[in-house]
Amino acid sequence: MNDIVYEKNAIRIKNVKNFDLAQTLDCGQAFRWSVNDKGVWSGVAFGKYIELYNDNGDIIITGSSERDFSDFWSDYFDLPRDYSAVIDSFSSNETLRLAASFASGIRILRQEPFEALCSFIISQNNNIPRIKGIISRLCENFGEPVKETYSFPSAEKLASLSVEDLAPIRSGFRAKYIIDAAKKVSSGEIDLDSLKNLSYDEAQSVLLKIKGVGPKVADCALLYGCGHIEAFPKDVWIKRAINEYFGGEIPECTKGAAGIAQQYIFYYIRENQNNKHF
DNA sequence: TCCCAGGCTCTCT
DNA sequence: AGAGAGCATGGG
Repeated sequence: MNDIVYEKNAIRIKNVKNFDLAQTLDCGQAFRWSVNDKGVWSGVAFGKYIELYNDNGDIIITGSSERDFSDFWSDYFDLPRDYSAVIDSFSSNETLRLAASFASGIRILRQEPFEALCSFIISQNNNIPRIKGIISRLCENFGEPVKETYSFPSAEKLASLSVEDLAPIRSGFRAKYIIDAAKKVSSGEIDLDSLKNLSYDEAQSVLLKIKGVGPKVADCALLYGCGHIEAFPKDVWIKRAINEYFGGEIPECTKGAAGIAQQYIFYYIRENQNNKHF
């Protein structure tokens, strides 16, 4: 566990291990964090805005109360987890060991379930720059103002809209899927908050009831929004890597924390796609 | 311009 | 059960 120091106008995470802001906030698991030219990251989750930056090996958070930090930011950044132990457990596979070493500053964010679900509905057959654009327009049009930006819209808000209402976000064929997800969540037909308490298989089968949600999108929602660290989303990049570098099989040593391995591999192959040796 | 993008649904065998 | 077309839109 990290040393947390509550300072006057900031929260200091001392001696942070395995927490690189750029790797964690811009590795493709979340789409709404941004960094300014001074290296200060900013973003909104659970309707609250914070900023983060590095300070001599510590990470400083500003804009969060002590209460909000202990209530959700600590879990949002997965601070209780010992990532070095996870990385050690991956070392029996050489390629995975290299990927984990390269991506060792990534932490799996525990995002709001509905935001994770919608974000990865939008991600299907899409590229990351455009995913970010669509989500940004979704928040600007239908979220609530928070500081200089916007919150992610609630399921209730989106459920009140029609597919035509979503035209400004230019999400294409995915609009009807967003509406269906919002309706099922806001009506209570699907209780996203309960998914963390179900088994992985049970939780996935619940999400598959939503139109436009298949195994990959469901796994992303479970991994990034519901704490199911064993979920292993198989996108085109991962399928390629599994076939080329892992003999078509997910390494056995990833069992139990496969989602972390998945994110390491995803980051590794994308950051090195112009290199030959990996 | 053309190919492709953190896939899924629908249809046809 | 498995294969393949189509899908909206636009980044590179």
